[in-house]
Amino acid sequence: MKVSPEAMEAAHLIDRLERLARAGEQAGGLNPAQWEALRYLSRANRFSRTPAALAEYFNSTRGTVSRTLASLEEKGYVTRSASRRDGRSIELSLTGAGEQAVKHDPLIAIAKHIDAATGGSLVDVLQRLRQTLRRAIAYNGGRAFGACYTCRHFRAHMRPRSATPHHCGLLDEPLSETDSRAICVEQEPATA
Amino acid sequence: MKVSPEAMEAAHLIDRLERLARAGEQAGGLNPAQWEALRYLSRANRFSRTPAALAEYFNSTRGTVSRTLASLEEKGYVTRSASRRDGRSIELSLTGAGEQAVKHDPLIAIAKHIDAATGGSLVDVLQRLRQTLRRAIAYNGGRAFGACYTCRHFRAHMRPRSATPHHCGLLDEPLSETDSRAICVEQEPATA
DNA sequence: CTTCATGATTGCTACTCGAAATCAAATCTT
DNA sequence: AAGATTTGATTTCGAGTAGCAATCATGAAG
Repeated sequence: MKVSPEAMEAAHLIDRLERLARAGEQAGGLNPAQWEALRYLSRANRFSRTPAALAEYFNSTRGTVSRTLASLEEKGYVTRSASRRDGRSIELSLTGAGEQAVKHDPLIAIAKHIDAATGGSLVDVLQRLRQTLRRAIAYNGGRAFGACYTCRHFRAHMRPRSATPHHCGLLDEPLSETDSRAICVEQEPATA
Repeated sequence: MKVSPEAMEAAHLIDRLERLARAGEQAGGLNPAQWEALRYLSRANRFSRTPAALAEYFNSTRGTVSRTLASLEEKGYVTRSASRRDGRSIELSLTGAGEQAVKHDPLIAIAKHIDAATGGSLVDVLQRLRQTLRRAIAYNGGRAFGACYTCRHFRAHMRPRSATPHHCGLLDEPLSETDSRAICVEQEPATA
């Protein structure tokens, strides 16, 4: 199977872009893995903020993730608390400092460059990147980690007027509006 | 300064894509840094295949690069030889095994996914990625490392019919056709 | 010819990752 | 219900890496 030179160049460019991003990640005393964990935690719903989910998300091992989290906790960005739903499980949350740190995510610098370089019309680029990522993940046997509301277990508007109007059919849990937009380990595309 | 959600998503996608690529890079017993070095060496012209250039290319330190190269040499992918032009300098080359290894670059897998996901029309995506990278590099105070023939020191067709028809005005060195397409540390865009 | 800049390497230290072992809780089997 | 298996999290350990600083050699500049 052959690869087009264009695709190869794109892969190279992505690679280099990422390397630059990493260079910026030294800031704040956090390393790349720690930044990624922080990023993930800020965007994942409460069912997905566990060490195991984290490990699966950026296919690493639980041991490694555990140490990364220990660092983040030590730095005061993350707290761990026992899960009520599963006695073995740990729920992770960002502290105030953690939320604050995410606002200074070095990835934002890259995003700014993207904005500046493209002048707005990004829809098609995004479309392709998403497609590519989806394929790459599928190929590697990973899970998509999509947004909650796109999941086949998502039941919208079960409790109108409530603070948690939606519902997860898999976990049987009420969901707030914010929850429904977060990414979730359990997510399975509605169009199975 | 604000960032568009689209750009932010694109940055995220790139980040995740890269992480997947890294997962594949475990293969062959090479780590990401070593793959990048191999990649660079396979695409750089002979003036640019030095430890210093490498360090600048993926902004690292010379010490680190020196160690990476030691690993690669030990594994039989790279050889070092003294430069004739500068007694302090080392010229790096890929061995046969090195050339072979580059053919199995895990980045190729990503490129395939890009191909599969986009069905060919990549010009505009490429355009934007290039722009973005250029800006990001400039912002970080780095150098472009562009292709030789796009350089303002490039003198085309000085020796017609020769094996090295072109010429570098900066280093005052003859250049083959292949040289002219390689990336170069010294490259400065013609449109200064 | 002395001084300074540049290229490469090597100690050294700190850190990071991944594999395997361990322990606890949940789930499955029968 | 009891035992076996799976799953979640952590710890320990070893290999490898990165970055800093020091060192040494060569080249360039005054």
